[in-house]
Amino acid sequence: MIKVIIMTVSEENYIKVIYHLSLVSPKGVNTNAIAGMLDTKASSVTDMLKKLSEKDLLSYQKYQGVTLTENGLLCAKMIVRKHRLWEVFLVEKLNFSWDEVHEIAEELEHIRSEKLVDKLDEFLGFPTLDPHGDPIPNANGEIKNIDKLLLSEAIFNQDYICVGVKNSSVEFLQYLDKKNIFLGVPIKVISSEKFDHSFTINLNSETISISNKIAENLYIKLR
Amino acid sequence: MIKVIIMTVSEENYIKVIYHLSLVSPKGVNTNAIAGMLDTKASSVTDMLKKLSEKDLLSYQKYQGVTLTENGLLCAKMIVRKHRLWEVFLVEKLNFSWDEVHEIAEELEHIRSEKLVDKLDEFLGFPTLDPHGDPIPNANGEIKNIDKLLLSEAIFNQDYICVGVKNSSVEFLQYLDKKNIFLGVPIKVISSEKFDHSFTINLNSETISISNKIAENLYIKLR
DNA sequence: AATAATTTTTAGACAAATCTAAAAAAAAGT
DNA sequence: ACTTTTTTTTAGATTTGTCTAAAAATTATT
Repeated sequence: MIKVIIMTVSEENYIKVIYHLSLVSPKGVNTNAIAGMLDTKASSVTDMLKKLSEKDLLSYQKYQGVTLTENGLLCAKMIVRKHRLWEVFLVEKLNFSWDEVHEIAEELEHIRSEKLVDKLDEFLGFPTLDPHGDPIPNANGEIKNIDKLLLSEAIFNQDYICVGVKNSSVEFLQYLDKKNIFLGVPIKVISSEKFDHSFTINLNSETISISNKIAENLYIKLR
Repeated sequence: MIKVIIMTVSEENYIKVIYHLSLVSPKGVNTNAIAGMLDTKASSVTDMLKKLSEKDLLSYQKYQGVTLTENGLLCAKMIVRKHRLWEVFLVEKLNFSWDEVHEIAEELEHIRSEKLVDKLDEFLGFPTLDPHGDPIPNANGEIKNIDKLLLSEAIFNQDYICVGVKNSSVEFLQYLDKKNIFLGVPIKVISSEKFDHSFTINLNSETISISNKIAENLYIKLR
């Protein structure tokens, strides 16, 4: 029996971070990794893991790392759903830029009303992607994943379009704005540099050079 | 020098409640009154008053009751502004009914971003009244008060319209829905009963009887 | 004005979420 | 296999916001 459990803001933040980390390391998430993401100490994490384990949101065995239970996974997805729907609202309705919305959505994601989320979803026209190209779980927690790849993995001279960012930091998003890179922009990778693994790409009509770090944080798909 | 101070959710709730109580008792708000509104104990209130006094949000002298400082008043108005703007959003954009929005706005009012509030304000068309007829402070904290009176104070056979509710409880609002009483509805008071101080009123075309308690919680104005 | 009732404050305790410092376990290096 | 290093946990302290119970101040009543 799955049920959505009442959580504190702090508990929700732990569950959310564990969810994101578990997408990268599905075998189990480390205490230190969680501490790093939440900017807290490993000892605090251990305490919280015990509590969340009690609530059957994750399975925890000393020294083993944690995985979310079915309950925990659903809770995590509902938080992510709220976060991303609010981001869409902020960009589409309030005209925020894509680099401003993450921080505000970090607060809005903790508003409790389920009815609010579903009405917001409807108001926004049931969007499936947030302003950074990340998928929005539906009311049942189902996520429609699009097949995308990193720009660093692209085949030369193929026609792609930009569909997302791996990193949503203000700095990265503002860099992209400056270079006229946005979701939906056509991209063709021309060549890469042996020395520093930087790339020369064709953007719309202009040709620019981007570092390897940029290329490893931009998602594209064939068009 | 006025400045908006960083507050916890709990501190904001105290400031907000003190603000509302101070509108009724401007000479000073009692500890017990605050405790009653926040559903907490007088001793907890005393502790918090000391803290808020330290932060220069209110002036507090033992046993004397409290009043908000200029800082505190501005903070209170900003919280009320957020609360009422979100209520407008919920009713106008998400189609919530007026009895559902208070509880959700109690959470939304604590979202910190000033830019968010101002953009929301703009998105809503700079409304001056919330769904219950209460005035919305503008970005400077200024409040445009309309002159209204309680239905219980009405002159018989004058033409009024309903402009607000004094009590925004779910029960009262749902009662009003049931009786087809809403903001903007024309009202004429026909008579009142000596025995129980109930009123016979003309609503649009129908004639109904309402209790004294209802009459003392409905605001009207001449039309 | 003295006493009673009420209100408010103080003192000490508690739960949640965090911290530091030290101990224990696991992983890595030789 | 045995150190060394890293990771994780435990133990105990701290902060925030709350509580109960008792003391102090104020207000109301006779």
